[in-house]
Amino acid sequence: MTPLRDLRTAVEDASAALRSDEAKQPGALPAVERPKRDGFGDYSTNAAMLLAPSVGKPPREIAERLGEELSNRLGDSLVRFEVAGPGFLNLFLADDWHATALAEVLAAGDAFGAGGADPAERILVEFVSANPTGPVVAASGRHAAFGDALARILAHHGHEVAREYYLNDAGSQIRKLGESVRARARGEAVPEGGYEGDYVLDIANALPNAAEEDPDVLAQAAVALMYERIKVTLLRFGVHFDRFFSEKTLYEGDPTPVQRAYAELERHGHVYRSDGALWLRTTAFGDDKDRVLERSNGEPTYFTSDVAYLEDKRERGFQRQIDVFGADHHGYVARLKAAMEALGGDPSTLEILVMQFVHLVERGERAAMSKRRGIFNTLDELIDDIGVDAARFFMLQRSHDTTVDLDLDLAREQTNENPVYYVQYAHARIASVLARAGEARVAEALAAVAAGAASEGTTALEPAERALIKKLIAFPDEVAEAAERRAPHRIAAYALELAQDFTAFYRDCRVVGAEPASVESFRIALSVAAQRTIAQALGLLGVSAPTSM
RNA sequence: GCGCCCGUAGCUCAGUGGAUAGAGCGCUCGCCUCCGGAGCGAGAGGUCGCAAGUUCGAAUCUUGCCGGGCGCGCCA
Repeated sequence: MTPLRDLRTAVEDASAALRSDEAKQPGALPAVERPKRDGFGDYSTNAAMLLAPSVGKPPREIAERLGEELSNRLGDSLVRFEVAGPGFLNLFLADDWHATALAEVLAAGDAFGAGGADPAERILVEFVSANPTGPVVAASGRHAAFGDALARILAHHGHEVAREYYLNDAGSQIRKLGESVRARARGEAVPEGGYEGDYVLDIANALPNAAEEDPDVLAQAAVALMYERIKVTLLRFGVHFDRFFSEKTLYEGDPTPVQRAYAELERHGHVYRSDGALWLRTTAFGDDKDRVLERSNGEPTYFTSDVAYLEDKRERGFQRQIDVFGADHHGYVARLKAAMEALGGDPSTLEILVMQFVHLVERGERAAMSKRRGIFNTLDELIDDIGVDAARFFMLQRSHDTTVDLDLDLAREQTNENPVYYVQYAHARIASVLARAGEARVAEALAAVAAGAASEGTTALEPAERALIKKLIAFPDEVAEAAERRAPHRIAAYALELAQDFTAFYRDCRVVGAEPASVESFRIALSVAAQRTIAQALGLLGVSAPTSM
């Protein structure tokens, strides 16, 4: 339980008590949130307005009674309440309530904000999955940062999460890579639709006999090289995968995973032959046309692999699959969800998050990109340029479904212009303050606050202290929202707000040297809580929290 | 043509039914006897693309337009 959830429960109970008097329908759950203006109290609720239709009285009248009901339940914690506007109930909470809230934050430690998932699920997050036909491009960095942060957030929320990279190491693009390598080894132009980047020549030089070797053999060797390079880049970016799932293995074994998927589809009666090809009737599940599984020449399609991979993940017992796709693949959503249903699965357990593009902008101009033409910025180059922390933070600041212009000039700045440095600076500054107080004094302060001693001081809390505490206790809700809505950018926004609230507190409230000692203790403890929570928020984004900069 | 995503401050973007729509950057003005100035404060800046509808209440939900991105293959 958290202070905020206790408050929310009290509001719900009080609402229910009013409702049972005169009506029974349980309406929408009332919202308990921080109002926009300080004058509207510490928290406010719209419960009375939601209650109005079923109770049949004016919202303001209901709010008045709700306030009285809450007063009884919360006792001294509720200093006063006000009915405002169309029927909002504004709550003004005591300093003691805030002090208790801080103690609870500190008591939670690393588990603060954790474990809210209900029900907890086994979730597989598949992301990046860029073809191993070249280095990881900067744009894939957005997928990497997003998928990894989402996995971290889901795990903190209480889910069991696995990260997977689907490695396209079979198929015609791979063959093209092999042909391109051989061509470069021979000093010839790459074939139509081949890969032209300089890295292809590097591969050719790294492989003996590249000029004479069979393209398919070259392709596998090239993929192996690229695969290693991709792994190194991603690790450097702070992204670890539990598994790189090889597409090739879908065609290996007896029966092969592809054959098992076919069998499952046939068992449900959704495949048929036409024009010499094998089709899946995806139109039965909302797709706009049926899809070919096996071409008339006997070759499988890209879709076939996807379906088999889908089935394989189901067989491995994941209750939910989250796939992070690029915007250029959004056309696959309908057919994959249809395939899930055709396999006998629940399409709602397959979530496909479509990432919009990220453009790198320098001096106001977008950089052009094309992997095949060899025109791109690699993720490694981006990291060299702006650093892992800035790259991740900038890519995570925005919702996945909006295209983003990443301003390199801004990201490069190691100044106040750059939000990630602002947040990290707040963390480092707290470390400095706490170091000044000394380890023993910090331990003493934490003990005092845990025991409730610091809260018994007669000194009223400063507005900045109250604001910072309220920001801190919002963290569990932020994690829950970020997890449930698959929205890491909310954590980025939260981290920035928390850093701002700490900075305001630091400006207004002397920490080390504050008197009496109970106030100093309280502020030291508050600083510790802020530091830990900033570190937690940054940790969920995979951004470091330095103690000095 | 059809489908998906987006249209909010000069720029990049938050805000999935509530009160006077926010942040960062940029711009203007101000602040270094002070625990980290890599900082802080104040200010200017908006027909939330347009138009109807739903309701006590709409940036948010519905529909239709307009503008931008992407996709629509027995390619991957």
